[in-house]
Amino acid sequence: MSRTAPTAALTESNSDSRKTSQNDHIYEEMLAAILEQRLTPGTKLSEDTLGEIFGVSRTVIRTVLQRLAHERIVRIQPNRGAFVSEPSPEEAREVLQARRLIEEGIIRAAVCNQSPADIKGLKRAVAEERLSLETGDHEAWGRLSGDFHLKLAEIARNQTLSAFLRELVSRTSLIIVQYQKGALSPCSCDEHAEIIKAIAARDEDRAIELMNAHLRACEDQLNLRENDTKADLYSIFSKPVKATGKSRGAM
Amino acid sequence: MSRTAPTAALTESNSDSRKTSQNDHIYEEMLAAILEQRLTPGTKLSEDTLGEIFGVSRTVIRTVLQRLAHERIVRIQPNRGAFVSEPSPEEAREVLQARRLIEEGIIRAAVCNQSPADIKGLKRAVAEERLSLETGDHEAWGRLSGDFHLKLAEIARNQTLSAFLRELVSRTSLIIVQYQKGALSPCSCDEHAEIIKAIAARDEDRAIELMNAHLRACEDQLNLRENDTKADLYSIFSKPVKATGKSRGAM
DNA sequence: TTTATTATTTTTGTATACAATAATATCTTA
DNA sequence: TAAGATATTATTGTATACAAAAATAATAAA
Repeated sequence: MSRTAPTAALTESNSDSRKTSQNDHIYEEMLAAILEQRLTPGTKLSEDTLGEIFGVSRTVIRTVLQRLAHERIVRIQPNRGAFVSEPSPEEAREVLQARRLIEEGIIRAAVCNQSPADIKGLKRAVAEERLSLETGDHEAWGRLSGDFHLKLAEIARNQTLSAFLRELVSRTSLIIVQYQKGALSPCSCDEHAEIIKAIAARDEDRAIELMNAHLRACEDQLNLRENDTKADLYSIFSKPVKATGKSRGAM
Repeated sequence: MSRTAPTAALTESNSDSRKTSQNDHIYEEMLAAILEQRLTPGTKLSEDTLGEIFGVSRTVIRTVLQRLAHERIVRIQPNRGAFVSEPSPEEAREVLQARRLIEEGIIRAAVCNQSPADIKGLKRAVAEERLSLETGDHEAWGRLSGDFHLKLAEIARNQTLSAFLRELVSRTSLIIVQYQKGALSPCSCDEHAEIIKAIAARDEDRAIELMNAHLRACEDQLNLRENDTKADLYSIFSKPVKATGKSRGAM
């Protein structure tokens, strides 16, 4: 297949055919698929198949997979291929701990740098979020819920921190897919709204506290016991352990 | 060139020829070259040339360059190629701000998680650092100075944060190459030693304060005025600006 | 039937070929 | 000579070919 005549992608309209952003386009497409849970943890990402789907050779698919792997959304096993990441409970705790730290820093900066337009933007984001929840657009909600945090990061005017948070938010999505206990609690919008209020009021301490509570609430909704399949089988069929045995691991 | 008969690399002994880590090996080699200032900011990284040097095809060089690009050590310009990054003053401030935030979090965790062995390890790291300074091994010092921070991160037992800091430390090296004003101040060892003491004493607040001072001192040794060549030419040949004019940019 | 071994197929890793773009050199014209 | 236009060369982007490894299927032995 020549560079000038790309076959049409099977899944995608591909409105603007700038070839510079061909990588980017496939990357966005795959990331969206993962974040919207159309691709679930553990799914094999065959290079050939993806190449056919997007109408490109394995070369460019490989580039995209490596990028996703660097962001820990995808795990590449040597000579075995790429798979949608299955974050361990340990990793889940790490990601949420990192988010608490980084989002605290972001709030500090955002409280200083905020403009009225910024606050308006945040409120708009929460309104969208609330709408998606009312209309029952579940996939959109997952995305928009993260977008609020990314918008907040933009206000902090530190692209380096924004990039880190972007990765963490994506990984959080995967974590939620894997470990969410019950249904999603829709109170998230209200918590976001409260955080905006505190920032607008320049109440740094309160904003930080609200954010921390928000993220801890998220973690509390997860079932992060060490339930590796293997370990489970062993524990199930071996002599019973003490009721208090299962260590929750130090955070 | 077949997979079974890799031509010997021109620069490298390549003692263990596990092919799994061929990428990794080239990556490490290039990273070291950049951090030890054998490759300076702006240097063009030609795929062909690197391929010849390491005795591999452009395919694997490309993979390595993309990895370095993701870590912001290398910048890839579409259709132009890869170059060693030239971080802007803005980016330099961002990186150091991010480091202050993340290393504060790391210290908090390290103060909790520390074992006597950890403290011993840190002290050993500083001793090595001091030795390299005394023997005048400048390149080693640059590396070891960063290693202290990475060892500290390990004690925090959060690989996600460690990975972020690893990237930031690498980028800091590039920043120092570009913007260091005078000679390097060798007091860094002493500052590291003080930080260890505070951590061992479980004095979280003092450890954090020392780390912040340490990182701010680093930033203060940089000349981060907006001296883009272009902007400079304009300002040099246009009517003189007020003496106080040059904004230092808000942190 | 089950297990172990071998053969086949599939899939990844790497090199290479070719196309497209950028960089450089050559030629033309004022 | 200088400036612009054109041709040439070099370099990156992508597809493809082939080798190595892994996964799967088929066969043989217990």
